[in-house]
Amino acid sequence: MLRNGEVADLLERIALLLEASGEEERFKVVAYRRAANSVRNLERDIEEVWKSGELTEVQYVGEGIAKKIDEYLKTGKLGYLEELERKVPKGAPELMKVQGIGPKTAYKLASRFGIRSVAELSAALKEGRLDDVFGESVRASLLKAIERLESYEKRMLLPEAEAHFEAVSRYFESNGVGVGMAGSLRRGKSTVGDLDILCTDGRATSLLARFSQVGQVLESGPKRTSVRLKDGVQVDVRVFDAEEYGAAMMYFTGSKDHNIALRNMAIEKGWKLNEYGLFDVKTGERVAGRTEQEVYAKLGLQYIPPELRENRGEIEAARSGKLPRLVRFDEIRGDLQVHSTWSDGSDTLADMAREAMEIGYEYIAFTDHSVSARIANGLTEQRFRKQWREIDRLNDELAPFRIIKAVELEIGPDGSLDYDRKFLNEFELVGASLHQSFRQQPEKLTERVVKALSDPSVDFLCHPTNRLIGKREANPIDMEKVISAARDGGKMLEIDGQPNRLDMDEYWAKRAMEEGVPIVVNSDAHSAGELDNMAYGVLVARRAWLQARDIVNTKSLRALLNAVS
DNA sequence: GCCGTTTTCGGCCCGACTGTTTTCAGTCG
Repeated sequence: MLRNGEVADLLERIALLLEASGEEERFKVVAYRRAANSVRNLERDIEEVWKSGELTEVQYVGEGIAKKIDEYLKTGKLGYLEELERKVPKGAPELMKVQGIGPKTAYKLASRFGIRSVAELSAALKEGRLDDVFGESVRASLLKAIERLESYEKRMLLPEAEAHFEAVSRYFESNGVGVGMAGSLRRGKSTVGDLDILCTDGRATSLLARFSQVGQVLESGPKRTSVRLKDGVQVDVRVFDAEEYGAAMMYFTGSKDHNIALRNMAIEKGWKLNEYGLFDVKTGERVAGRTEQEVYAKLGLQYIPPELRENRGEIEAARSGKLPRLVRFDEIRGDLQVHSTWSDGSDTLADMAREAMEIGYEYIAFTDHSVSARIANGLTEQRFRKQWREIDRLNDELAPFRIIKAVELEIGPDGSLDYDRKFLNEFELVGASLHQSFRQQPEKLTERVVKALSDPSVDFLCHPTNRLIGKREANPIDMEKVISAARDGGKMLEIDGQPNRLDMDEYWAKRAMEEGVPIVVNSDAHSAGELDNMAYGVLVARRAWLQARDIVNTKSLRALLNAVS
């Protein structure tokens, strides 16, 4: 699957350039975007599809696009793209990153005024060179948009997005207005761009504009208000009637691709679906709209949980009644990667265990770091034995709650592991981790991980790709190979619930599940409060279509210990 | 450029908001 994303990016780039080319190519742009999406979400490896001559069988890939993919995969180049790069005024695609500048304006600025970058646009605006093009208010809002681009280009992690939603929603509630959350936060995406809030109370739009945390009101009408909070987060609130609310929720929860697919389904049935409801085209009569359940049911679909709404097969599954019963947080019976003061955690074994009991878990595994993780205060064999005595005492005290003796074991630069075999076998659970020497060649990295997974004492691989969202890309390891190695060796792969890791991501978690690899979802907590990170891990699992049966730590203690012994 | 129970042409999701618009184009989501 490695090159699906690459081909999708290629098609996406063509779409962007066509858009900025100044020609009326609107639907061609749409066609390339759809094809890009389709390739990105393809279950099969695009190279395999290509080799078997079946490119045009991919949805939205016809003769024209198939030829271009063929040329690219054969030669590594694409003449059409190069030609576009030459033809399109330099800078036009970049200018479109500025909110308020679309293809038309970008083309005009680049071709007529020779503006080639956002920086040049900023200068031109400040020097008054564009006073004839834009009115004063547009110039001001463009300058603000540019400023934002420079400082707030990043998306929020889930806890930050949740905190913002809670603050806004508390403000509304204190004014007697109840609101609902939509958008990618409701879908549980790992990063969130802005907040979409829905409401049935007409006061909401003007209320939001008066919220003390608002830095700038972007637009405000009776049905919709958009603001930028002081720290840069955009919040949109929209008002609907109660009978429209379900359709509006669906519309603004998205994803866009999911919605478009639903709309097309509606059209086939002689209906029209928009944010106000599902309507009969002939009579104009409302068929559904008050609740999401009602709309999905009318379309002949099972209710689709927000986490699945990405147009990645959920609609077909819902049509045939085959949606997975997604794992729920309350099905998780324990946490199998947490740290204590014995290594780099900030809370004691006892405090962590009591918090876990409070959550309702039946067990917890302390995976303090192994000895070569020196900056994380990794434990020697001697210190582990001391820790185990404390664990034994706590297990007596807290029974039937059970603390599992575990370790987060360093994978050395050559794939070697800490400790001798005899000692490793004494752990009840071993998670192996890569924390160093990331700069190795991809083959070498993969080999290290595969070697560790072939060790009989290792039970699972922690945060398999080592990404740090917004900071560090995923390691270039061959995840297909890692998944095969896990499957063949009977090992588990982890979804680490730390909000800046969420690793593996939903894509690889789904692949692993499809290959029959058991998944473990953990908080990777370094304090009692961080045990709550489990919820983020569960969101990833849900977005990966996982059910309780796919996840090891939904098992009872006995079944779990059997599975890892 | 893609697609087809509307099938080789003529569609392609569609509504809210803004600006300097006097009837609609551009942008966004």
